[in-house]
Amino acid sequence: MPQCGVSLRRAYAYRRRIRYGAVMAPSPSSPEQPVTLRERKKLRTRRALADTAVTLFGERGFDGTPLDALLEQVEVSRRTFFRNFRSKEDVALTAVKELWGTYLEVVDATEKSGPLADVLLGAMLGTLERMDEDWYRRFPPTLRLIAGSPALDGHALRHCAETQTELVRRLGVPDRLELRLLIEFFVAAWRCALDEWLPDCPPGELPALLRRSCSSMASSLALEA
Amino acid sequence: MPQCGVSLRRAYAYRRRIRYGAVMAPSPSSPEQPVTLRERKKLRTRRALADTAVTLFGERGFDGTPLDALLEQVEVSRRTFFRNFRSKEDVALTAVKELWGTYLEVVDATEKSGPLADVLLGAMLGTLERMDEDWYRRFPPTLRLIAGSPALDGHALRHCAETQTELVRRLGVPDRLELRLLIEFFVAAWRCALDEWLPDCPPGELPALLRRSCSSMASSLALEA
DNA sequence: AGGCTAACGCCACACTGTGGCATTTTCGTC
DNA sequence: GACGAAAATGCCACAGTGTGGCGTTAGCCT
Repeated sequence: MPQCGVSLRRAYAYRRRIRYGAVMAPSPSSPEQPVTLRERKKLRTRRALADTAVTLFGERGFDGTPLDALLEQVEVSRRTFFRNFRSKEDVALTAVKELWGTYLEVVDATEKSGPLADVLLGAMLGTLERMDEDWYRRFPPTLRLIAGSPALDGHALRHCAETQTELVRRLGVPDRLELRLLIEFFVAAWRCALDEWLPDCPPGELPALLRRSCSSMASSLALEA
Repeated sequence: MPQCGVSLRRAYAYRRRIRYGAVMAPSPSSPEQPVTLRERKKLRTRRALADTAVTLFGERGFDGTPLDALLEQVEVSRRTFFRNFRSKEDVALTAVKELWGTYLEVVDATEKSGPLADVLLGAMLGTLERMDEDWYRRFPPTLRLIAGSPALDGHALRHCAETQTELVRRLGVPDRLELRLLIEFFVAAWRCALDEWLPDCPPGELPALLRRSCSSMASSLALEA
């Protein structure tokens, strides 16, 4: 609950991250099952950290919970934690990163034809269908964490921006400007849908909200004062 | 046992957290000239810090420059610095914050009539005219700093999001969803224009780039794969 | 069984940001 | 011009995050 201004503290190491875009662990959505005991163990602690983080931060607040509290509960050393996650924000945003990772995969596997706006929307709807029950349990608390901590919000926005850049790269189209504008617009619609979904997060209603948000895009341009 | 002191400190910080988005010093664009010597002195060190920060971070990189280097060069103690700025990122983003602060003022002073998209664009063009020469000298290096540091980018995105929220509040309109979509779209167009301006930042060409970006908004929605 | 190697834990350190308190500087007033 | 009040500053100590070094453990492979 104490949502202090401590949030600005975590900026330090985040600043120094040169290899920012590097992936530190195998993408959770890639279906490669860990075969060896070592890999299974590592994945288990990874999940335990991400899972405990959401609940623990949800109880005591992101800024008000020292990282040591999480480490103590999961019984992992600090060194091990930072081999699995890049920062305190990183572990808290696991669900968000999984979403966008899956979205990129779905976009790649989508047949690109017709209006690009429909392609982007369809891919997100497909992504929402692919996420499992466990993810839907972790995602709403994560959104509340983001809403309550400016530091987390900044990280989430930054990750979103990276995903957008990657989208532009993969959808490569002659007119870069219009493509980028379209993607920015779609992501904005996604965020608007999330905001309306956020208070109660009624399960199953997110696709409808997203559709409504996207269908308002055109008319918003003609909005009069 | 040390928990006692910690909780006290957190409680205090919690009170101060409320003015997270608040400006810590008199807005530089508000024409209130400081009359007393005390105010003039404070403003002078503020400007010195922001100015030196841009050049120093530009030379050695934002992540690679310890805050102490800046403090030593300006000959200010750490305590004084943090009374003027909330964080290392804050001082680096001074030019950006000045821009959006002025933008909000211009929007308030604008006659709202006709398409809101035109109002938003016109206000930004007016803002660009109002910024002085000193600002145009500091803004491009700031953009390069942002492009080179994910941490700065995250903070800039977050600040931008706050400004958008404030815009929605001030332009209060029955249909919040469409208004927010429009604002998100306009800011996206602004960012696109900045990206095209960024490499060389030819002076005076930014308004034209912004116009072009905005005029592409409608056609981007109809983009085909 | 035993070597190999990835993962781990522990320790020390750099850096950012905050509170407490004494000191200096400026303001308003006599 | 002097003086008390208020504000700004400097100095000190500390919490918290993230990193590198290095010895130790535990799973893997033959």
